Amino acid sequence: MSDLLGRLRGRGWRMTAQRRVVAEVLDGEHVHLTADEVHARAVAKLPEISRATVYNTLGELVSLGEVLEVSTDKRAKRYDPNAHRPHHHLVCAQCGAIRDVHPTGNPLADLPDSERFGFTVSDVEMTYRGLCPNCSTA
Amino acid sequence: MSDLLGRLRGRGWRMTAQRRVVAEVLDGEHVHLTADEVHARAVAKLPEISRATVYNTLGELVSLGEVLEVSTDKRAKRYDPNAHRPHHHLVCAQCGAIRDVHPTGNPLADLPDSERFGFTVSDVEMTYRGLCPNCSTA
DNA sequence: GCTTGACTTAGACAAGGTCCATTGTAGGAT
DNA sequence: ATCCTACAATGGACCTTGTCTAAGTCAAGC
Ligand SMILES: [Mn+2]
Ligand SMILES: [Mn+2]
Ligand SMILES: [Zn+2]
Ligand SMILES: [Zn+2]
Repeated sequence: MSDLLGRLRGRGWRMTAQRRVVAEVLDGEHVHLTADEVHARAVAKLPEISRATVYNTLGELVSLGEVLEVSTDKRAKRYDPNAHRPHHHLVCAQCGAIRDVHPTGNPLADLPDSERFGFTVSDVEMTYRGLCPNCSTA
Repeated sequence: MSDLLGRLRGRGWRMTAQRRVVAEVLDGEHVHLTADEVHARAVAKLPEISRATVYNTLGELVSLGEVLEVSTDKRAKRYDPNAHRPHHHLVCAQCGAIRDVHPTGNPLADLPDSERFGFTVSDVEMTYRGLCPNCSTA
């Protein structure tokens, strides 16, 4: 994701220390942090960054399509930098661990016309649930 | 759902005006109300019912397996009385309308071992998104 | 009709998230 | 290099959703 900053600059995004830090925190695979987790990690790198700025920056990254909002639990939204490859999620029902997954098949084709109620269906979001290796041995 | 009350009484549930009203509000097909929507409709039938009682009653109905919690958006949880037939949801991205749907196929089988990361996968939840007839003509 | 433990209530509290007036600054203009 | 200003950051008030508690109420069994 190191060209994320370049891409953003190219779109006229004003570069600030705060935005750089938020983008850094979101770098990586299988990253699904809550806003407050992002804030905590950002504070470690830039102590004076505010909660409002983290929320603002996350919202902008989502609008720009660089980060996805994910709601695997009913608590806080999670922010996912893996926006370029469509994927679904596998969640541990006990500890909340989240992995990106890529099922085979075309779930859109599995929704018959009679089950579409006249909707124009454009997308489907799947959340697999189970126990992670750690939690299932316990 | 008229035998819901009977079933609950059979399980030793003390019957009160408040619980009866909440159960009545939740009767029907494609019903997915938030707690505060349930409260508003309950107040119309029983003006003195409190918010806390609605939350308590919904929580009990969920524990008893008579109502499901659904999180199709990132806002409030929704309560779904269609707990006896497994199903998924189709949501209008614009107005939020929700329909129950029954896709064909077995999505669990579509998750290869290599995409399970050692998890014991037991369940999958699908949310289809699109535009309802009303919103797509606009 | 009593009694009593379960139920209900109002309101305080908490977490997640938004909004706003003020202050600060990135980056183009000179 | 300095100035300007539109855009960004800040802290704190505020909102929404949901939980908790102490005190009052009542369904249901005797
Ligand atoms: Mn992801
Ligand atoms: Mn449903
Ligand atoms: Zn786990
Ligand atoms: Zn609609």
